[in-house]
Amino acid sequence: MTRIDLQIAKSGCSACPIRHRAICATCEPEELDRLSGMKSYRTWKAGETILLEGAQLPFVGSVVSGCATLTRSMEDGRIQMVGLLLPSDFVGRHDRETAAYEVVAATDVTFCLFKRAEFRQMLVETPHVMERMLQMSLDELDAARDWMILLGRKTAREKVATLLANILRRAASSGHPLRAELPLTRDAMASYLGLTIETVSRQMTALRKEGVIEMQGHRGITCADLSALLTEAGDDEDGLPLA
Amino acid sequence: MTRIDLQIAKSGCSACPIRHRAICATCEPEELDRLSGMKSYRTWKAGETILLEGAQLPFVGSVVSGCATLTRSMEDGRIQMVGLLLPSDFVGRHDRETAAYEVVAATDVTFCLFKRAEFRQMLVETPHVMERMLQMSLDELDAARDWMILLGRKTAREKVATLLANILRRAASSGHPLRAELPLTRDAMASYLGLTIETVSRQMTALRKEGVIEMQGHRGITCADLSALLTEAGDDEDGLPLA
DNA sequence: CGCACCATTGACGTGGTTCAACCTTGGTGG
DNA sequence: CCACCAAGGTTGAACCACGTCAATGGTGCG
Repeated sequence: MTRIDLQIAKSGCSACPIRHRAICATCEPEELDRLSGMKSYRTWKAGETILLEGAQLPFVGSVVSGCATLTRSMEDGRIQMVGLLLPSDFVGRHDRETAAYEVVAATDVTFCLFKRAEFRQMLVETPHVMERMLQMSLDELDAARDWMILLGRKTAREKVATLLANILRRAASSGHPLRAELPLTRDAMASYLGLTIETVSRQMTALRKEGVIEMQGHRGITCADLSALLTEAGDDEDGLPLA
Repeated sequence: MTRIDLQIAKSGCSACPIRHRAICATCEPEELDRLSGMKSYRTWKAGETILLEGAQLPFVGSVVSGCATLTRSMEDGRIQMVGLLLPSDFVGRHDRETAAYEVVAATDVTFCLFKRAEFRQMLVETPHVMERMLQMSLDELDAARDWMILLGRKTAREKVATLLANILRRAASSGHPLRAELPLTRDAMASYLGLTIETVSRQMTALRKEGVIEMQGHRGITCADLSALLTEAGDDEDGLPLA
């Protein structure tokens, strides 16, 4: 966060798209007012680095729209994504001075930011917000652990299918067949899955040629039969109750 | 937790070995009294299953001594460890009815348990404890994310070296050369690392034959030169300032 | 002593990486 | 308007790290 030019756009929170899912989800009106007074928005363009590993961390906040990635890297250049930030997800630790991960905008992305010290104070004074923060952290921990199964035990095909299924479930504005725009480049997908670009690409063409998915350009995917995709993903919970 | 026979050993918390690292680390005396009144101890033998995935979760608590593992498994039997519980680590979600992971005793292990509902109440009423809980959750999230790099990007040799180095750092009662007793079977190590037993075994013998470590039986390991081991681990932060 | 259980070792197959070439697509300027 | 270029994506061939399968070795307990 080298250049700090915050847009001070103090519209109320009530129209906020993440109002009911983010850190503020369970806030009482007066708590919301306080958060509202602290907040500021800032947008980054796709590809821009938001935070470097180890950088000073003056802000924490939530993704309002778009998508960003958390990554860690080894000295020899190997990179692993360790978090995928979608709208309502929270970034930053109130009790840490520096960022533990590199944060990069995957698409154009807008954050709702709070000064770290102010947010920390708020947290201590309003148990409501602290509880919500705890709940979200525990959910993220569960998500990280699910991800560990993928990284440790799944095959390349299962990994790719799992990612596509997750994106379809989260991003698809429903409808049959399910359709979504991938918020990630092949590079970012590989980083997410612990694979190389080439393997991701091969698995996607394989899934396409076998009719499990269809593609519109490099980013658009359609899936007529989600349970087929889930079977490929290895999470065989496709036992959708057939009404 | 099929059979519930709690030892009601209400010794005070002041002599507790995890008093200053566990959930109770930052408690004021009266908070500690309350926790003390709620707690009970229970011990499991190495190999016993403590909780099945999806089972009812009447208790939450901390590891007092010994070691337990958190694992998730796929329907076809593939298993991935997602958490390693050492003394002072916390298990269970106050806000969930069922266990998300299987918990197994790796060694004989003793827990300090609280009834989930009671603990939840305590959490809401004492921000101190909630804050500590949040801090511990965030630490675990960071640990899970470090683990993801290992699973996604490290080679078998690096994985094994990393695990051994971690155990040596945590368990070794210091002294040169560093020595520790592995709390995990080869099976559990493989599960932790996303490898097979055979690969773990081969890498350990390789490290031994190359003189990076020595072994006393299957469980005892000694390392004369930790920085050599860290080099093998790929976390090249061995730049120990040479005083 | 002998049986289980865990760990080691070996031979072999394969899924995923590596390296390299080629293709697509969208943007830019002549 | 189209030629060109850069960036991202795909495809192919060869290699190798790790998994698989199977046999052997060690160790502690009844």
